[in-house]
Amino acid sequence: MENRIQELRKEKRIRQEDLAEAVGVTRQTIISLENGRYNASLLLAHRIAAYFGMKIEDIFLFDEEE
Amino acid sequence: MENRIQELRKEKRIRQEDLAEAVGVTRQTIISLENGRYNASLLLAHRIAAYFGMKIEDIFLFDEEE
DNA sequence: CTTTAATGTAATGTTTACTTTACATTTTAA
DNA sequence: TTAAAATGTAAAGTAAACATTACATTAAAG
Repeated sequence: MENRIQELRKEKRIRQEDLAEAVGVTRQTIISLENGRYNASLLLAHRIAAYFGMKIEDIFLFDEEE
Repeated sequence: MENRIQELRKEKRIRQEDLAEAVGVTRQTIISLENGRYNASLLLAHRIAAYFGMKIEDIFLFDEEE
């Protein structure tokens, strides 16, 4: 599953560290999500979506099979 | 985090077993989600939402703090 | 009432999200 | 161009999602 975290974060011009703190995870977690190492949990996805004022589905992009 | 899985499933009049198969998990996972033992992963939340033709946020309900 | 279908519980194991620490690389700014 | 800021990588550990099996309870139907 792809996500638009890095794209949205850069639009907002904030650092990984600040996003991490805002949503209550470590910087490592943000890096891993941005680089596709693993998927966010539902709670984290919700927090990230809320942070950007968007819906989960508009940030986390599912392929047809998923 | 609360969810409306059981409510929606009963509206549709389908069994846990059939929902489980439809979204690719075991019946145990559906039971655990319905009974609040743990939260769905983002992928599973997406599949369940797609199954019911709804948005993730309309099925999985987050409190203010979450 | 008795059988069967549906739901629930419990225990153990695997996988994966997330943490922590430490260091390396890239980007930005003085 | 060099220092500092930002991003990335790696490894090892913890916690939680999900699987598997087996059995218990409840609900529905004959």
